Amino acid sequence: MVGVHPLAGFDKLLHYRVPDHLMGSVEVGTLVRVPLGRRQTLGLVGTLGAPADYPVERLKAVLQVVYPFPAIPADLLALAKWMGSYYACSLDGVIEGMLPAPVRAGAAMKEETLLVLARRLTDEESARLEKRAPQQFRLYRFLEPQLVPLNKQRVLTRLGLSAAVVTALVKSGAIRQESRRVERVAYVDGMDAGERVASLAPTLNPEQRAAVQRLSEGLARGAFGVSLLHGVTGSGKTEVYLHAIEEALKGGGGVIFLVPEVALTPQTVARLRSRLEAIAPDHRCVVWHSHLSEGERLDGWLALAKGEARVVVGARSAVFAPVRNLRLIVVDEEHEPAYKQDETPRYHGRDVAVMRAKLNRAVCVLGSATPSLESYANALSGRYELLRLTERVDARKLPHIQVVDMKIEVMRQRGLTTLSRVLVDAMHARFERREQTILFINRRGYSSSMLCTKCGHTEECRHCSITMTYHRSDETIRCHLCGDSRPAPSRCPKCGAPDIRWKGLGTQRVEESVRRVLPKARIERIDADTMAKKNRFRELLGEFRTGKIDVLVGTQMIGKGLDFPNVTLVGLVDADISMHIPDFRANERTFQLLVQVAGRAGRGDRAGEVVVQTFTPQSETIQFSRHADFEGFAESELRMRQQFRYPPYRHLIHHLFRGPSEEKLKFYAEQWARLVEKTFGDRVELRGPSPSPIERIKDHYRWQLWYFTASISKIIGELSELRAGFAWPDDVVQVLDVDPSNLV
DNA sequence: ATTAGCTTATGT
DNA sequence: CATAAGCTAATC
Repeated sequence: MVGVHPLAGFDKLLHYRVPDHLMGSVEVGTLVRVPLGRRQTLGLVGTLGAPADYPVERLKAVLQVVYPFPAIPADLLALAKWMGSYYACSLDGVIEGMLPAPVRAGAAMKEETLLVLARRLTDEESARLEKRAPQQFRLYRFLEPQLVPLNKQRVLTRLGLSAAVVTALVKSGAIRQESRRVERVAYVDGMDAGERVASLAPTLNPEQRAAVQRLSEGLARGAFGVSLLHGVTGSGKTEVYLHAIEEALKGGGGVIFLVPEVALTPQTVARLRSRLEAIAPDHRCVVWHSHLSEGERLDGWLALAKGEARVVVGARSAVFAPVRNLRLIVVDEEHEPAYKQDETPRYHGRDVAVMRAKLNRAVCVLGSATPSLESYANALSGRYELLRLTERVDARKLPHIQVVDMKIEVMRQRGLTTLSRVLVDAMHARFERREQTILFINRRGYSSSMLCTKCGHTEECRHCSITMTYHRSDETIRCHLCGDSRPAPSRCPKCGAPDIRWKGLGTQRVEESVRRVLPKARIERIDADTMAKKNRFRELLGEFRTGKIDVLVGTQMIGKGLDFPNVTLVGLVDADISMHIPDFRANERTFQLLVQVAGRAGRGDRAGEVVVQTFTPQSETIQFSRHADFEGFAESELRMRQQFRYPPYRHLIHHLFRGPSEEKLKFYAEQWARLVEKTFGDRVELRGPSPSPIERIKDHYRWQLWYFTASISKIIGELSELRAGFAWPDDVVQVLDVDPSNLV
C-alpha cells in the first residue's frame, strides 16, 4: 500500500493498493497512474504503508508504474513541500512544475524490443527446426551470425515474418528478447569531435585558488553551506566553478549549474560541456533550457534520473533536475531577475537552489559581480561565506564619485532643480574638451511616489508599510500591495512643506534642462518614446559612438552592455527614484546598472567622473516589499476565471474568502470585490465567514507581507566600492528574513 | 480539478 | 412535480 499525491488539482494524500506484479518497482517518488473517481490521473508516491484512517479493503489499485525509478526523489519531494508553503502554492502545482512536459503528459519511456541469439543450436536441432518450423528456422539463421541485438520490428518486416514466430522461438529457448530505451540523437553540435584539447584548466591566480580551496573543504565536509562568490566580470569565476565541479564529481557527487536563460547560447553551452565532459569523461553533461525539443528534454531528464548523467547545466527550472547524490549547486549571476518565475508556481531559482542544497547537505555557490541585496546581506551577516575575486583583467582606473544632496541644492538655487551645480560644471568641462556625457534617469513611466523635496519623507501604506504610489489622474495615493487608497496630501505630513507632490523628472524634462545649460551642445534622448521608431535606437547609438552627440539622456536602455570610450562623465539624476518603487528589485536592477555604467566611464588612463544626485538622506532606510504582486495575482486569477467561463463572480468571492473572520482577510476580500466590480461590472456581495478555512489565501498574504529594508547608502556604497577597491561599508543593508533556508 | 449528490429556486 | 441553478463535499 502506498500514499499517492494525485496530480489532479487538489492537495491530498490518497492511498492505493499495489498489485503483485508492480510490487518491487514502487518506492517514494515513483510516478504512477491511479484511478480517481471515474477518471485516471498521474500521481506521485509520497509514502509507503497503510492509510491511517481509511479502510484498507476499500482501496483501489495502482494502475501502472510510469517509470521504474523515482521521478521526484525524496529530496525533491521535500523541496516541493517546502515550496508549497514558502510560495503559497499547491503541492501538486509544484510537482507538476518539477516534471518536464513530456513526462507530465505521461509519456512512458520509448523502448524498442531487440532480438538476440540465446543459444546456438546443434546441427541436429537446426535440421529438425528447418523441417518442422521453416519460418522459425529462417529467423534463427538470420540471427545466428549477428554480433549485436537487432530491432525486432525491423527484422520481422525484413523477413516477412509475424510476431508469433518470435514467440515460438523464444519459448524453445533459441533466442531472447531484450528491451532497450531508444536513444535520441539529442546533441548534434559536433562537440564530440576534437576540442577536448582546449579543456586543460588554465592556472589559477591566488584568489581563485583560495576560493576553490574553501569550496573543496566545504565539499569534503559534506555539510550544507552557501558561498557568495563576488568577483568582477573577467575575474575568472567560471574557472572557480569548474574546479569545484571537478571536486564534487571526483567524490561521486552530482552537480547542478544554473545560469540565466540568456546566457545559454550555443557557444557557451558547448564550451562548458566540453570542459565538464573532460572533467568527468564517463558521464554525460545534460543541458537544460527552453529551446530543447520534448524528446531532448525527456532524454536529459531520464539520463539524470537514472544516474547516467551527473551534471546538468541549465536555466531556472534545472534546479529541479533529478540529479542523484547532489553535492554542489552553482548559481551564476545570482542577481539576475531571470531566476524569478513569474507564473504559478512562483519561485526564485536561486532561493530554491539554496534550499535544495540545504536539504541535500550540499554546497551552494552564488556567483555575481553585482550581488543581490539579500545575498550580500546574508554574506555580511555570516550566513553565507563571502569569497572575493578582486583582480580585474582590464586594469581600468576606477571613477571618481561625488554624491550631491539635492535638498541643499534646492535651497541654494531657490526652487526645484533638475541638475546640480556640480553636475552642470562637470558637463561644461566635458563639452569644452569635446568629451561625452551620459545622464541616466531611472524613471518608471506610469506613476511615482509622494516625496517631500524638503525632508525626503515618503508616504507609506498603513497596512503594508510600503511606499505608496501617486496617481495623478484622480489625485490619490495608492498602495500597490493591498490596493488601499486615500487622497494625496498637498503638504508634507511630516514637515509641512507645501511642495510634496513629485513632479516626475522624466527624461524630457532633463533634456530641457540640459539644453538650457548647454545651448550649443548636441543632445539626444533615449527612452521608450524614442524607441517607438524602430531603427532610431541603433541610429542614435551609432551617432553617439562617432561623436556626433555630446550628451545622451536616457533610461535603463543606455546601460545595456554598451561601451563608449569617449564618455568621461556619468550623471545619475535622482538616483533614489527607484528606492520608492514598492518592489525592491526594481531598485536593485537600477543600481546594478548604475555600477556598470559608472564602471566603464573614463578615457585611457584617466578615470571617469560620476555625479550621483539624491534627495534621500544617506542615513535613511526605506522599506521594500518582498513581492508586491497582489494586484498581479488577483488579475491573473480573474482573467483565468473569465476565460473558462466560471460561475458568477459573487460565488468566487464567497469561495475564496470564507473562513474564520479575520480583519485582514475581510479587507482583502473587499479590495478584491472592488476589482471584480470594476473589471466585470458585476455586482459583488460579500458574505460572512463560513466554517471551512482556506489556508492557501492566508498563506499567500503571509508570503507577501515580508519586508526588506535597505538604505540609500547601498547605492553610494556600491559606487564607492568601485573606487575603494571593493571595500564595502559594513552597515549598508539590514535584511529581515531573506535567507530561505531559515524558513523551513 | 472534477464530479456526484444535495438543497434551493423557478416554473408548470 | 420537474428542471435548473447554487452549493458542498469527496476523490483512496
